[in-house]
Amino acid sequence: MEDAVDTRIVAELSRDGRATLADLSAAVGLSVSAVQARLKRLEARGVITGYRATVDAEAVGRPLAAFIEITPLDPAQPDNAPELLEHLGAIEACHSIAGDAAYMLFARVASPRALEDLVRDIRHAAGVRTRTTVVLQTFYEHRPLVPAAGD
Amino acid sequence: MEDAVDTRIVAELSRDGRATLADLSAAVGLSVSAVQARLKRLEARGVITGYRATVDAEAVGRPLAAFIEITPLDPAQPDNAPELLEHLGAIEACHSIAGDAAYMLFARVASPRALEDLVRDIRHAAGVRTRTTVVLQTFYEHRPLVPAAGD
DNA sequence: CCTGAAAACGATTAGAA
DNA sequence: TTCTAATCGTTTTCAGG
Repeated sequence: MEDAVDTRIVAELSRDGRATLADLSAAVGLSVSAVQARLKRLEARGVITGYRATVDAEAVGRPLAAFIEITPLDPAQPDNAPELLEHLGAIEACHSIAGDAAYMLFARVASPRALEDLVRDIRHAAGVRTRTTVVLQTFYEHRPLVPAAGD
Repeated sequence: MEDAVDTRIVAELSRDGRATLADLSAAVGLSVSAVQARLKRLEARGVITGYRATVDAEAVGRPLAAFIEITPLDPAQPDNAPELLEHLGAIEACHSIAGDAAYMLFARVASPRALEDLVRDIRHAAGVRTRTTVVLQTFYEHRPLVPAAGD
């Protein structure tokens, strides 16, 4: 990110991923083609890596979220849990972490029963023990990395 | 979500939030205006809640991520930690959770030093103790809630 | 709820500063 | 890197099944 204009463009697109070049042009005070050139550079440099619709988890039948920490049962085995778990679509995120456990997963499922099944699948697929923390309520998530102008 | 066509539209837009109506039309085999009508309904019903550019955290100077569990020091005090912490831009997500701690936060910062400062800010702002788990590596995150067609 | 076509709007490209 | 202006593609709207 080169300057404040780029920052502004990224902030706008973080808020509204379908903002038009005309919208961005108005927001930053440059011509449409100048904005377009900057946007292409931001994408080419990997600052902006893509665009996503955000989907309501309840509306698509996955109202229950949980953090699942996992620890290999046998520390001698090859540890490729992320690969071994990739096919489980309920898992939204997988990070390796410092501390007690080896990985932190974040998952969304349809029901407590589906969570039970998922945890069992994880244990079998990756040869790990698990520690599950159920999410009761989500206050906010996916807040923009780059704050909007009036912040 | 009414049927398989809506599901397909949501899946496409989860993958590519800037897909045009023509793209979606080709993917689902309906006319552009039929797709547009369905998309408007999906947005109106709150199935699709918005669109976001995805931004590379390292490219914008926030390479270090951490989970921070927080617990109120005084269980008698009013517990509005999410509000009290909302102004801290480094915090990307805030969930209330079952289990030992009251909330799970996810944050992104520039450096270990910035993480130390953040944790101190959290303690002061919300009157809580914290338990921080540093992320060593992120294998995947924000995986689509609705799987693409060829899955 | 769908299609198809016309009009309005946005994106892209070329040429010049 | 920026701008303007012409061209091309996309979205919107509407008449009709």
